[in-house]
Amino acid sequence: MESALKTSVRVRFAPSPTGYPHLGNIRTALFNWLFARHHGGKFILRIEDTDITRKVEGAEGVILDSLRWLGLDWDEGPYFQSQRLHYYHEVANRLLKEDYAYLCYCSTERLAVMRREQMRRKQPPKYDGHCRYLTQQEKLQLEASGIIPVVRFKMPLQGETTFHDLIRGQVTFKNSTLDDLVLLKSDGYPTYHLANIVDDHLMAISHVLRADEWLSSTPRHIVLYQALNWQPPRFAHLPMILGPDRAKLSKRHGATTIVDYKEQGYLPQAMINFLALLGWSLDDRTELLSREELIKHFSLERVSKTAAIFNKRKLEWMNGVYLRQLRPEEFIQQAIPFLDRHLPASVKRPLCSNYIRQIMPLLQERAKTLAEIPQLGSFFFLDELQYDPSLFLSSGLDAKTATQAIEIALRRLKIAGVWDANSLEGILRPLAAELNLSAGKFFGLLRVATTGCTAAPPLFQTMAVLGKERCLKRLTTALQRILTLL
RNA sequence: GCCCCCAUCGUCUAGUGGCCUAGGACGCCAGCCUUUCAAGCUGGAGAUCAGGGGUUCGAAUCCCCUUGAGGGCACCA
Repeated sequence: MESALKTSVRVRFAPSPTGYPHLGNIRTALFNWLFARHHGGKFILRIEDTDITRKVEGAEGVILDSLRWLGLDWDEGPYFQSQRLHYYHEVANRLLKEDYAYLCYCSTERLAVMRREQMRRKQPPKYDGHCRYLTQQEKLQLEASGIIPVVRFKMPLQGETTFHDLIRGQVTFKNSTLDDLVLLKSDGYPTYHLANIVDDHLMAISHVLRADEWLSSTPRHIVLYQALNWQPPRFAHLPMILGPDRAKLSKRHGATTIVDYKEQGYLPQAMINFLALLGWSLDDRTELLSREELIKHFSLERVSKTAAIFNKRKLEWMNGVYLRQLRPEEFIQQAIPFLDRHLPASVKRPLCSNYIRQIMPLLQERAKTLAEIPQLGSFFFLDELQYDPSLFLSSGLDAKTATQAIEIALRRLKIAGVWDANSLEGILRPLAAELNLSAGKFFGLLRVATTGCTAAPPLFQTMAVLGKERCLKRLTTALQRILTLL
């Protein structure tokens, strides 16, 4: 079984360029990719651009970029359905000839009225088969009228269609609930249903792994395969990913496209790991898995059936884990573009790479995303710090004591020789005792003075990186500001 | 309205008849570490396994009903 799969697995990711890919789309791509890689099969990329009215400019480029960013490499394609119209026409003609399909001349207006009427009567909206039963004479008349018809499939009126879903098990639909779906639109493009099965067949797709929303169109596809006497692929319907309000993901939920996550500073490996765990699990404890481990262990049997609500907090945590795991040099390389883009314009570019190299280790274990690094470390770069002088008193010191403490610190630091973390600690820690201040309070004071923040990386290291000149200048400014509190 | 699917802590999940007085992770709370923050470590709160019926010596696990949620029902994918 396993070896048979190994030679024959061919799966595809088939997005339509009607928008940018969101988490759900990418999760589908990921599962297909993992399945292919696990079985040593092929992962094929196919762009389903058969709706020219909904096509979004640039969407396909974004789709490809997203896959590349995540490292989901494909073995064939991208194929474009818009360039394969002749295949669909050929199949539609064959179905027409073999009486599995018919031409339908109904106007969109008539269909809309029909549907509205059905809804009003609380009946399921369904094509009424008007053109299925045209007389020979009516056909000739309509043909002569110049109306461009669509091709509709003759859905069996009785019986039922059953298929085995690899995740859901046996699923059965009554054929009477299926309607005569359109195969070929009047603009000459196929509908999803036609193009999809034609390509899956022609491309020898072995397994269709797609989102749950397609489950109810699967019987239609099965019936089409039967009409064409083609062997259908195996199906596996993946659970959906929902927003926090349990609804389908949309713009309301904030970042939904994968590009947004890239821009917010999530790492592809974190994204992959997180997405893999949305609907799949290895066991009862493993959370962190590398790409290789995912490939090794991925299996459809461990895909869950329940829709998942995507939990951004957990993604943030996981991204932090991956950020901390980066080698320092790599962290720096990843951080630089974000610093460049998000540090205030007043900070001179190009940024000094030597300075950055010293700063980044202090930020690496504090950042959850790359995008928050500029924010976290902006005080390293700014000439003039903006902060509320009352921060000096936040630890409960009075203005007079604070003033004295900074004055003395300034005096001692001016005459400091070596300016590294150890030496600074050697000067400042005894000074706290000398001033009869707790280390926490005294260092807190200096922290505000040198960084403008009450929370920052360790004081001595921070001051060492800032350098003597900058620190003395900031302490002097701090002294001036604290005087306003007296 | 009709059809399909699903149902374990707030969220992601483990669990496939006895190992479950239900395990892990995120988040939350507390403690430790500590110059703040973060990280790390330790501990805690948090699920009468949606509800109700069965089946069985025994059910989160099997069956039925109810409820709830999601998806589909286009010349969109």
